Amino acid sequence: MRWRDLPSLSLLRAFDATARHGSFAEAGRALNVTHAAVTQAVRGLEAELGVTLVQRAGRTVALTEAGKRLAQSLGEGFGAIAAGVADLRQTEARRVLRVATTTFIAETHVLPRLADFWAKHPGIEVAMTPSPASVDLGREGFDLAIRVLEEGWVEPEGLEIRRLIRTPLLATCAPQLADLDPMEIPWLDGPGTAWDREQLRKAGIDPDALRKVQFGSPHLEMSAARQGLGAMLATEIICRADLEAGRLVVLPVEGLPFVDYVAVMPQGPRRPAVEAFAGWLATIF
Amino acid sequence: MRWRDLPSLSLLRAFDATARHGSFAEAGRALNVTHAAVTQAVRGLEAELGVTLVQRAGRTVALTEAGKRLAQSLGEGFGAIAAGVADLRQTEARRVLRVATTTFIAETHVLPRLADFWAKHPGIEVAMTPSPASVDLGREGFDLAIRVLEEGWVEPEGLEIRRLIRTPLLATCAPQLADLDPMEIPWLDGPGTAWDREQLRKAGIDPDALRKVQFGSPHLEMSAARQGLGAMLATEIICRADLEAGRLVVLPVEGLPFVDYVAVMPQGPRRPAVEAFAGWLATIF
DNA sequence: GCATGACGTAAGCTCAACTTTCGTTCTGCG
DNA sequence: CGCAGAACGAAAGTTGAGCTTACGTCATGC
Repeated sequence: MRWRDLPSLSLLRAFDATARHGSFAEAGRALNVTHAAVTQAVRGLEAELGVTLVQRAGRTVALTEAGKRLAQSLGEGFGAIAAGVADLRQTEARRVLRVATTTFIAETHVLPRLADFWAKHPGIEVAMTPSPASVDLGREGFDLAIRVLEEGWVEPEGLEIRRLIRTPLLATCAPQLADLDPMEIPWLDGPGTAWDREQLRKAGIDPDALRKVQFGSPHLEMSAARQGLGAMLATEIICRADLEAGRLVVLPVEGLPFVDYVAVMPQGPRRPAVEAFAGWLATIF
Repeated sequence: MRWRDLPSLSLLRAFDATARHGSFAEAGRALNVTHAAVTQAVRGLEAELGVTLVQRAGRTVALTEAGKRLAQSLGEGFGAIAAGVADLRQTEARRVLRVATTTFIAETHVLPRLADFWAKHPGIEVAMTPSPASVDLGREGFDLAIRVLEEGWVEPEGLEIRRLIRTPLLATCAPQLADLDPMEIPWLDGPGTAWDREQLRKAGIDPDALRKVQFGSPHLEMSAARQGLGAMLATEIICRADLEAGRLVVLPVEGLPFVDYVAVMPQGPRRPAVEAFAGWLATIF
């Protein structure tokens, strides 16, 4: 490809539009420029090629033979380009939005409100996928992940992180358990155990000395806590409703950190659907 | 064609070049810009489309799936455009250069030097066509005409006229005739008679009172003048060699005008071959 | 370990491409 | 006919896309 001896593409585009519409003024309208811009461009192209492409007869224009032949090629060329771009845009727009979430927040906060998102952004298909570990977003094909990060996190290379809300981590249990000696209270063991234990240890409680009950799902764990089966660590935002309703109370454990709910996205170009979802996420907390 | 929602063509071009060459730096070289310009353009395109097109892995780049698909379309599109332009350029370049000339100057000045033009501009085919009348250049398909205009001419609408040389019109004959009573000298009648007569009349000579001999070709007429068959009107530049060699002398006719040899070209775009010929013409006088 | 040649980023410049403005010409209509 | 409407034409003025420049970083090869 000899790019160097192609005329300026905008001149070619102006001529193509002129050929398609048969008038400078109409071409200008199609290109969203004034008629003067089109005339100048076409004259410039003619000068560069050394060929008259357009016969100006009064207030009407007609292509010369050379003009017709060029217009043919340009039509095909620009057509292929436009088709390629349109196709790419279509495919990208239609691709489902893949969201990786912590099970916790997804179940309590996002899923119940998804209908609202669909109402606001019809046509965007969302696939929520619980993904416990910190997966490589790009490699796994996720557009966005909802995560919980301990305050003080730094944005790693290649990722953009937007804080959704900051909330304290609480030790909580059903009211009937709250009066017991803390060491007597059984602790519920949900997913993310290692980190939870670390937090307890930091707060001065030996997790290994506690009685523990394991649960696989955050929903189950919460439910168990409400029913007085044991205490658990949870963010304030998750158990707020239960606290306000008196179904859960806060245990006086000192030294538990604040955590941030964040949206994690791969850095770089972002299609509108992703941006829309990220923006919507920020509104629901 | 929805021009309005097509990304900037230069961004697309930059990406196409990147795809073809597999490197920003190489693409830059092909486009005759710096690598920075290419990176910026590709990033801009990615941002506009909301799609990652190029995977940057250290100092090497590879297209993503989306990138490959777009590159395919762009390759076809730009290919068609480049082919169309190249084809037009070829056809125009190869088209013979059609020159309309006055027989006079063509035979004495241009034809003898045409070999020099071919040497300097190989590959340009020249068709010299004697055309006595002032034809419509554009309509007849002539690229250029060589004409003689009386001084004081003005450039008509739609034509560009370049003066090649200004030269006096002379009445000339063989030496042996010069001593005769001017009214005794027979006048040779070449082409372009009407204008010649008009000049004689203006100079105070009644052309109808003269003895006239008709010749069809300027070559023949010159030859006849040299052999003493009669006098003729000729520009100085045409008979200069004969004057210097003493084969012809100037008759003392007053009031003959100066004339300009000019190159006449249709206004507007001009292919290089025409420009080259016009430029060369100016050098041979 | 140093030269080379990729790519990345940011700041600033420049000119191509555009708008604006005013003219002209052609057509259709009351 | 005279006037409005809609083309194209030309030229001067404006602006931002698309560069260059300048400086980093990182990988490769000698």
